[in-house]
Amino acid sequence: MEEREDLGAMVFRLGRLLLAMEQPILDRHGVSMWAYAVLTALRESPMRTQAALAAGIGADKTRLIPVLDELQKRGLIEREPDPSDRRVRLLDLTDAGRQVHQAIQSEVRAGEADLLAAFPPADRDGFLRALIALTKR
Amino acid sequence: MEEREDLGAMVFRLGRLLLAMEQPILDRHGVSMWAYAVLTALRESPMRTQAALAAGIGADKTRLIPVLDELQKRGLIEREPDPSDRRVRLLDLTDAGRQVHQAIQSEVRAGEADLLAAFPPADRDGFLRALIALTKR
DNA sequence: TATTGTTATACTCTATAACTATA
DNA sequence: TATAGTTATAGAGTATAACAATA
Repeated sequence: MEEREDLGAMVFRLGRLLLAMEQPILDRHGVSMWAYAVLTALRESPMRTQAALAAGIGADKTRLIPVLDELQKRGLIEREPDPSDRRVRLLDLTDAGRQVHQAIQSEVRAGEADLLAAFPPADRDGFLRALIALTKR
Repeated sequence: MEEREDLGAMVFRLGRLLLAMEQPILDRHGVSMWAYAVLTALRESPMRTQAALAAGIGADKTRLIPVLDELQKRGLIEREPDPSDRRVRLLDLTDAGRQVHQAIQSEVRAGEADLLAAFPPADRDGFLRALIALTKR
């Protein structure tokens, strides 16, 4: 345990590994990683502004716009001006969007399960508990 | 445990957290993240080619060159043509390089310890064991 | 001809600043 | 004047391709 790499180096490599696992799934569904992040955030709950959505997923609001354009064009999200303040855009998933998110996520979870399958349950649980706690907003 | 985020999302956020923790340390020593990765790799063992070093740390060989230029200029690495094959550059740390790496790493490890301090030892060990296993090359 | 390192170039991603429309 | 969203622009980071030196 004392000869381990820095946490940062390991987390960075694990990120790349996970991305390589997820990319083919996303490609199959024609959805970028940011688009998937948007679908995931909106599945939790609708959003009242694009800025809040951007902040929630750690993206710049300007780079979300082409993503939202595409998702809207494909009918995966609703995005309409709030009648009570027409500057803001109310965002929500459509049924089709919910369906696409569900399809992607179940494949992603299966891939994750494969990666974690080899570990003793205690290590796996500790890993997930620590990861969840470290990334609590 | 069932309502958790995707692994990728959590690992991505943890990566940003760790980067934010490390950046001030690196800045204080005037070393970029890639430069620190180079120092770390060379501390394990000297390298016979720049291409091997690049592959080892998951970087493109072309983007390593300015990093190596800078490290050499600062006297932190040795980089000389192999007399037996003058195409290749033999790479190694200088004493000064070893010293800088050691200083940075000890600060980074202290920061990591802070982040992990709150967890029960069992979770912390499981976390590290799983992380090490997942990133074994 | 193949390989190592280097340089030049182009491409992607991201952030900054300027603009519009509403309030 | 202030805010949400959009567009235009520039900057950083990265990869691709061409080049020089050596084998």
